[in-house]
Amino acid sequence: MTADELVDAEVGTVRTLSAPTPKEALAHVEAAIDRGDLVAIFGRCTVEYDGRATSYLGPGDRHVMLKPDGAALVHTATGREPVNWQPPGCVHDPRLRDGILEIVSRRSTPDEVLHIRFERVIHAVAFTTDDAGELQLAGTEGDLRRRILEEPDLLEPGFRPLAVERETSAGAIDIFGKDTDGAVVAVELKRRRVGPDAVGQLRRYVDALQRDLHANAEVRGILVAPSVTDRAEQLLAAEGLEFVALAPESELDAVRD
Amino acid sequence: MTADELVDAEVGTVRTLSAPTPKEALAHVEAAIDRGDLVAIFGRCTVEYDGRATSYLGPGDRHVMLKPDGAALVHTATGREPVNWQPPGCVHDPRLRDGILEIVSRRSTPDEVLHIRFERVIHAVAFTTDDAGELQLAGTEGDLRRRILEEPDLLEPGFRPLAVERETSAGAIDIFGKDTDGAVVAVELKRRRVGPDAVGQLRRYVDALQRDLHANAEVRGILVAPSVTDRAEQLLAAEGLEFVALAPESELDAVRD
DNA sequence: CTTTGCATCTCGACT
DNA sequence: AGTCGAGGTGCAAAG
Repeated sequence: MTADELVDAEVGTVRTLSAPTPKEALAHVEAAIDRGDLVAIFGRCTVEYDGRATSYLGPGDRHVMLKPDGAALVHTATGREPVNWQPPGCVHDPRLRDGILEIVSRRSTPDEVLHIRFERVIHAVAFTTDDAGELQLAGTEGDLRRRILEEPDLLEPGFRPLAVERETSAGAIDIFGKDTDGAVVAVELKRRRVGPDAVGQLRRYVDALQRDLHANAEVRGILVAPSVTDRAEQLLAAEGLEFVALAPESELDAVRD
Repeated sequence: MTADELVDAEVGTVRTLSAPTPKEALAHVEAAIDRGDLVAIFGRCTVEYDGRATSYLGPGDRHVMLKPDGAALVHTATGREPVNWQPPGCVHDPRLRDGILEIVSRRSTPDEVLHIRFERVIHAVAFTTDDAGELQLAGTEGDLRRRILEEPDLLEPGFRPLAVERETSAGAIDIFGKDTDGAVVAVELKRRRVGPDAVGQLRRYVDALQRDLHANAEVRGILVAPSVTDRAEQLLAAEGLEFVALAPESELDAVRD
């Protein structure tokens, strides 16, 4: 085993522990959780989950992450997704059970519990983080909406947006407006290529508008996205709905592609 | 700095490196990637992403994971989700740039690139994993389907399932069958409480069946889930669709709740 | 709390 | 490679 090793600096601090006994690993993890550290454990474990569903994962080498906000992640060597996890808000309870380290992570609403049992802990890291960085993200549906509101003619000449997130009995319409003829228009925005689900969504809103306004007048539904699948296009046609090709990105970005 | 430390055992192997120079960190990460290890880097970094969207993340202490399948994860101390990531299939390219360690993770279709620039590497771990465990999961939509196929009366007395995943022009129906009157029934299954989206989905299938069969005869649509939201219930009523309360879990499990 | 819909969703299955 | 829908989806905003 290697003695607990502290690497300190002006910002982040790391405490590591290699090939510990279960007891040493427990002490390390307990101290890290108390400190509010991000914990990483490398070792061989089994995982049991019970909550919204139920799962069991047999023995294997995995990377377990315990976050100070209560999130728990069990990662194998493949995939973007953890093989098992617990969302933020859980309480991590490390303990010795049958002589091995066990992490029990629990939450309520819904009742869910995760059991991680380590046959062997190979390495453990406690990371005291200092992170003020905020993610700046561009290319979202919000950006697409902004684009249309700034230049409504992009949708169609003479379009007048009247409301965003306008409520109907079936949910909120992304952009609600009127065309040059004064006809009501429901606009559904998607940041990327759309399939049948988006058509169904738009249809729900258009139908709801018809009902809510008990309008004899026409209600138009326009789906705005960079592109559309064949099936979605046929559904649009069958429903009498329209499509406008437009992406969240600026025209400059679009040209660059 | 601490010399590269090897912890070997019958199964997993870990190589660690503490407070390295950028050059040492680069060598460590390069060797780990070549070996096919799972790599974990603890340090202070900025992250730039460009692809389906665009993002920038300012300096902060983070946990970066590079997987041998090409996945990359950047985790802060909070949340189940990585603040930045790259899906499996990418090529990780660690390098020295302006005297610091930079990881460039790239893929095509779609073109996406992630730049992780380390102001400081505090600790790095290379993990050679041995993992034969397969996740066994219960409580899925498939389990709910199985339940109904084994005991169709759970849906309604006399229901006869005729096909699963039956194709229509709007997509596949989970269970296609007929009731005691011989009327066509489209069943949409959800493993959890359903909202308006599921109603829209079922409606698309029912409409498609009407068109595809050019049936004058009635086509019934039944949504099966543990429960429904108010809005979804109203939409069901407005569309003339039906709901049956049923969960994937066994009745024993249901009682336990 | 729950509801609703977005997401760089991811993932698997199928064409 | 593209399409489609499930997911223990997670997540934020709003009621």
